[in-house]
Parts: sequence; structure tokens; C-alpha cells
Amino acid sequence: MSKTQRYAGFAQVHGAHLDPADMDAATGLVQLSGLVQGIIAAASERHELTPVQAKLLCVLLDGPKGMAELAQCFAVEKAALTGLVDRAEKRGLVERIPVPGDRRAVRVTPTEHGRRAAKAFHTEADGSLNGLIGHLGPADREQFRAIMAGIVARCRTSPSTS
Amino acid sequence: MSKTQRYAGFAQVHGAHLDPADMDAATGLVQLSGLVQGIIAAASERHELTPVQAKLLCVLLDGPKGMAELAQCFAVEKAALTGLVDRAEKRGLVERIPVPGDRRAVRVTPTEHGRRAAKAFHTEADGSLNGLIGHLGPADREQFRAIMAGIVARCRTSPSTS
DNA sequence: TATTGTTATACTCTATAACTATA
DNA sequence: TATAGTTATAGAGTATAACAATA
Repeated sequence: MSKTQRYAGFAQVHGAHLDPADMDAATGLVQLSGLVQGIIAAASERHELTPVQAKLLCVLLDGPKGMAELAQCFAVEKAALTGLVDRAEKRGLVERIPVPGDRRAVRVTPTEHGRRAAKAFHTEADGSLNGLIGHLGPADREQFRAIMAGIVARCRTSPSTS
Repeated sequence: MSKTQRYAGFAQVHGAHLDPADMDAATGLVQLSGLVQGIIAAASERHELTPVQAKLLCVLLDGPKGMAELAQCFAVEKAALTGLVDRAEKRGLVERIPVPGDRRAVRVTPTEHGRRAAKAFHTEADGSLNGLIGHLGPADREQFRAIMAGIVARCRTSPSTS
């Protein structure tokens, strides 16, 4: 591995070119993660969403959720959700619906506009992500997919770091 | 694929469990990227760095850089670098060194403390990332590495999305 | 005139701590 | 008392626009 770019390459730096044969697995993971985040950022922006708003809306496509529930989904403090939902509400992406029978609680629900934006974002990001692996043959692609799925599943059972 | 968690799973949500055989490639990429970012965040935090500061220091380990050069590395506006370097300087991680012969320019240089923190961060993150694929056999690991390296290299030649 | 870097302003995201209202 | 959610405050990161100093 080229010593001069060892750290910079690891850190997912724009313009740090490495020979593919020369890139170790950790560097590959960092670089690949950067590409994925870039795709998500670009797809969000094209639909006038922030990445966090896109994520929020994708979660809400599976059904309305309370603030505390969302905070747990996102692994952030519930106080952070207030601002997040405030901004999304101001943009007409979501609504706070009161819960009958519990006057403390609300259900955060996507508006029709929010739903459309979320689906468009999802379609576009999904396409770009699949494009990332579009050059692979079917066998490679399936093995790559299976290895990724295995890594993720394994981390759910022993979430040592995340 | 389980329809009820299609979007939430895609969005890398804490607690959205999917059967590995049921996870498509795009979802795997998003989830894997989330794990990588989590590892970087955790390793940064353990050395009292923000992820961006860790990245900045890793870049600077390869040599001092000017503000404009760093802005290009990070793909952000140079105005953002001012605050970034201000905060890193306030924490004693970097210094602005004047450039002899050009009184406009500075070289951002890591302090000894910054260098140590960067190396410790790098070692730890590298270890955690390798742990992510530690369960794979040598053949799988090498193929996974090679596929990742190929994806990254391919995106550098045609950076369609990032 | 072009380049280097900063300042001013605004927005998003997040954390902590303290708080209100309801259960 | 416990739970649901908000407010207040602070800090990090980023963008845009305008600016200063130097080349």
C-alpha cells in the first residue's frame, strides 16, 4: 500500500486515488460508505430533502410513529426529534396528529407531499445504489449482497461498536 | 422481502431487523454504511475527536495542507474550513503555520497531540472495521475486499453521483 | 485580476438539562 | 411517580455572500 496516502485514503478523501489491488478492506469499507452517503445526499437534495428528513419520511412510510418511538429508531435523544419534526412540519412534509385517549402523545404522520417525496427519493437512491454494483456479474453481485447481509445481521446480534 | 420494513430498512434504522436472505443489495449498502459510520463515530469519540476532526487529522498525517487544498479534499466550501480549523486549533489539535513568501497563505499542521490522537483513532477504527469482516473466511474476505475496491475505483473514473 | 483566507449570517442536526402536562 | 413531549442553551458542520490582503 502506498504509504503516503494510507491515512487520507482511509478517511474517505476526495481525490485520494488508490490502486484497487492496493486498497485494504478497512479502507474499502470507509470509501464505500462515503459513496453510499454521497448517493443518499444527492438523492435527498434532488427532492429538496435533507438526508435526515429523507430517513424520517422513509421510516414514516411504514406507519405513523410517536416522538419517543422515532427517537429510539434514530438512536437520538427525544429532544432532537422536536426540532427535526418542527422543520419537517414547517416544510409540509409531516404532521403531528393528536392521539385520542392520551393528550400527551402525538403520532407523526407524513403528508401526501411527504409521502411522494419519500417514495421518489427512495426510488432514486435505490437506483443509484444498484448502479454502484451494476458492473458486477450475477454471481459476484449475489455473493456481495449475501456477505453484506451477513455482516449486518451479525452486528445486530452483537452490536459491539455501533 | 418483508414489505412492512422495506423503507425503514433501507433508511438504516435502529431496530429494523431483516432476514439476511431477504435483504437486497441497496439495503445492504445502506445498512453497512451505517455500521461503518457508527464505528468511525465511536472511535472518534473515544479519542475526544469529532468524526470530521478525525478525518481532518488523518488527512494532515500525510502532510500539512493549505485551506483551499483541504476544502477540495473535503469537497466543502473553503469558508467551512475556517470554522473547522478554528475549532481544531482551539482544542490543540492543529496549528496554522504561515507560509514564507506568501503572506496570504497558511499551512495547517497537526500538533503532536493531534498526531497522536489521529494515529490512535486510526488504529482503533481500523481494528473495528476489520472486526466487521472477521467472521469471513480468507477467500470470502479477499473477494469482498476486491469487489469493494473495484466499486470505489470505478466511481473515481465516472463519479456519477457522489 | 486572480488567489488565499476570513467574516457575517443562516440553517440543520445533535446533546444536556430543566420543564410542562398528562397518565 | 412515570411517561410524552417541549423549551432553552450550546456546539458542530455546512452554505452563501461579501470582504480583506496579497500575488
